[in-house]
Amino acid sequence: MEIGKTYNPSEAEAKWYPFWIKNNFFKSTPDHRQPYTIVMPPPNVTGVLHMGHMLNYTIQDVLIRRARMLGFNACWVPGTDHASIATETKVVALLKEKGINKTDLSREEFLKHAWGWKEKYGGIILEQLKKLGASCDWDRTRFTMDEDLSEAVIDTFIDLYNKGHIYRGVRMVNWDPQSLTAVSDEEVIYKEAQSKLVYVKYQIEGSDEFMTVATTRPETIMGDTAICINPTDERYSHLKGKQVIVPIVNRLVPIIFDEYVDKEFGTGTLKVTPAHDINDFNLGQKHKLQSIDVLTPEGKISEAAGAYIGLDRFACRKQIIKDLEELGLVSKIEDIKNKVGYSERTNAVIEPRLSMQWFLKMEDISKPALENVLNGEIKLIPEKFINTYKHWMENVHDWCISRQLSWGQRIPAWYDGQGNTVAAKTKEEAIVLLKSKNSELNTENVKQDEDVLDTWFSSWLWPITVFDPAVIRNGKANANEDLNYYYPTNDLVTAPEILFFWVARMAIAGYEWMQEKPFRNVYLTGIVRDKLGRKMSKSLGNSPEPLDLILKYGADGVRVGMLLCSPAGNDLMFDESYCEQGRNFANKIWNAFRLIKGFEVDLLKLNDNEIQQPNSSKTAITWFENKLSEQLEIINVHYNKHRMSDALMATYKLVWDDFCAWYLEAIKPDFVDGKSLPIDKTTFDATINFLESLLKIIHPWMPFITEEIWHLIKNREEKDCIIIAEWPTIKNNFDKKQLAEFEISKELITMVRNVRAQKLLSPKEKLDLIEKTSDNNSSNLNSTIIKLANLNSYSYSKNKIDGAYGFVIKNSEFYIPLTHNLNADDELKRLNKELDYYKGFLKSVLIKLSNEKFVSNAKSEVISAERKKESDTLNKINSIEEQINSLK
RNA sequence: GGGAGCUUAGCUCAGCUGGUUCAGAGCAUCUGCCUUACAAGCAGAGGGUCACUGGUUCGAACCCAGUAGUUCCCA
Repeated sequence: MEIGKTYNPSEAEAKWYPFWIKNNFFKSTPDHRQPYTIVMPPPNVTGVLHMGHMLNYTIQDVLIRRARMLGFNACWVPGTDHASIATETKVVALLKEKGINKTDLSREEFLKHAWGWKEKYGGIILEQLKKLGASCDWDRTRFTMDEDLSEAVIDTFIDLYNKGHIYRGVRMVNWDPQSLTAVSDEEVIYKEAQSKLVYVKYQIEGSDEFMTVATTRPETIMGDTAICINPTDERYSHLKGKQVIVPIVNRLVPIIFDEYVDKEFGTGTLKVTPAHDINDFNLGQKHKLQSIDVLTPEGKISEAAGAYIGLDRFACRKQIIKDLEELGLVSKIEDIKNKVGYSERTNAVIEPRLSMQWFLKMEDISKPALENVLNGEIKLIPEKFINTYKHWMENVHDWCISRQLSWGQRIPAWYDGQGNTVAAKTKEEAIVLLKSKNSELNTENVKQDEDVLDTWFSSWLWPITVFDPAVIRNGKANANEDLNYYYPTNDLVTAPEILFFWVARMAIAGYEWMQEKPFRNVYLTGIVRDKLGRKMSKSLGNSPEPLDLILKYGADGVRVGMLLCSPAGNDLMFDESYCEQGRNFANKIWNAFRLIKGFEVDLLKLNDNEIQQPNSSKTAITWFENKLSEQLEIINVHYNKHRMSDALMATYKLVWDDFCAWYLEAIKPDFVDGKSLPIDKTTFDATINFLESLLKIIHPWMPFITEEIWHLIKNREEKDCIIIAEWPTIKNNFDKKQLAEFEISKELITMVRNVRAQKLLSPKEKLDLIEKTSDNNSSNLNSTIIKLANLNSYSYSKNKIDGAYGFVIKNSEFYIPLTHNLNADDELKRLNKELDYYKGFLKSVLIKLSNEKFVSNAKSEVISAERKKESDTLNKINSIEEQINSLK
């Protein structure tokens, strides 16, 4: 069989993914095994795969694949969320293109369009995930607006309402004038903006005196209902009890005094517009001020303003400055930098606005979610996020859960038109409930709330309802088999950006309805940035197209590339060269396989005892057995501590350095007369075993190439696939002493190669190596050294060898006789340099040892280590001095 | 304005309880190799005032304080 010189990823990817699906390897149903569960953070249904997803889902796939190999019943649940604002914005835009206005449609008609959009375009991202190799149980795919999941959302609202956790009230909300909905605090992005601070003069009533107020929002002047001054500000103390005239509208408003005002900012006076600023709103509440809403939901000036009616808020700002200037009421205009809030979804400038909204009281309900993170029941990885989490949870605000949209679960609150409200699933149930509150109920007046619930109010149930949507109403005691088996889930992998949006709220929901955490570990990944440290985004155009990367480097290469540079919780500076490294690694594995596959195993000769297993191979096999156990132990520890990139790097080095560079070179048959000699069967079988073990260890990172090679090694049964192969086990009590001895041999071999490089000798030229020793302590490592250092002989001598290249490793002296290229002056120089180094080192050791406080305070192991350093270094210095003398 | 984190080789990062031969990887760099699995490779080498200043300690990259730069979160 001809095997290509380079690995072809796309072929393997096209072959194995459908094969895995066909064999149901991703499927999970409850059984006797222990479960290992991950619920996928549901991507936005409008989303397309970006680098952040790639990172996230690769990590999840690595975890789930390894768990599967460890014998767990691994279940990875995929799905999408309905992303109310994002989706609605998309659908509205699409309708607009067709000349349809959302306002002309009934709720039902609009939803029909939205569902149509979802069926057609939604969930592209899940298809893209398959290209990455994601081994989710696709049969379990969920959508937050699936009928049963939606019903669960309604159940939770009713439950919380009846428990008294939900209330409705007028509050200052972040209003998005573009999507015409309130958004939560977390969905507002504050950006630095260049603004104008306008100094406006307000006349004091009954005098010619003016006071100057600085504002960045002159368009809200019509909504002013007071001017506020710090009571300690002496400049204005004479104004107590006075009123001022609001320009443009000529309304009289009082001057009030409150510590809140910053004396240093602007002129130390503040115009109070309770309807349009959260702080002013609080002031207004405190001082019982009137509140005049001068803006419409669309961000235009309202009738209530009494001027500029219908003008856009930004146009009005320009116009009013001009008008005030003409009236001579502007004393100056300053350029300042301030923070302006933008909607995360529409990028419109957020307008603080008073409106009637539904809120969830967070204080009580969030307590267990805080406690159980602090006490370690839920682990955040890395731990530094516990601080952030704690801070947020201790200062948690009530959650505004209503959204003025159609796409989402409609709030199950019903009104009787006479001030009574109930929460119920259907109108019929609502009527029954309302009747008990209002005996004269006119059923015609019973109306349901028009708003829908925040999307996070769906996804906070995700780890529960993907398994059992009915549990909220049935109660935990009646949970179905799936939920009992899979809940709580094991690992949640997500971005720190949604630690509060989502992670904290899932924890809250978990304790509220399951009295149990929703996940054991939360692994927080970083943000994918470009080389310059900028967040990757479509708008900046600095993000590579993930699927193009997969085409270019292979899914395995990209997976490795992503994880090579991804420490937990830290942002990663992504660069395509990491994918290149991943691709190169795939190729390395491929070629190791090619070499092994190309070995000729001559069974006949083995039976005739003509091919003995060389000593060097025997030694190498023992060594690699030990090495594999040693490294596997390390890799397992890395996994258990969620150190993904360390686990990957350890795997990388085990394969590339230990297996390819040392083991394979050690067992590779000699090449004679342009032909490779056959390999003995014992060595060959051991090598195949090693290869299989390594492939298993590589598999979670690189599922495709490992499955491909697994099947190229030999013909296998249909179900004999690496994806469900058993994770290798560690050999008990592997020989650490042999590993250490081999390390010394490696050092020796490197030294010989180094001599070759220094003296410009061909690697083909065989050398002789003589160890100075009094006893002939030949070990079975010698044959390996002879082979890998390309020696004629490895011999022993009681005396030093004159005129040979000499060096010291540990406490042994070695000589390589060189017929030419040996210059005594050069050698002296080299040896003297080494001598200086060791003398300096000895000095530092001696200083330590002569320090009485060190000797009396340090632990005995530390002192004996220093003593050993001393004697070892003395020996070394002796050897080097001897060599120097022999050269003189 | 308040809070949290980060700063170790050119780049990206390890460094876990303060203590093994004067701080480790990977990539990149340099030198020599078209050696027969792999030039997407092989062999070898160089590269560091652990941000700065002070303190604690016999001993500090690690603990403490301050300074600077930087990132994030909250207002």
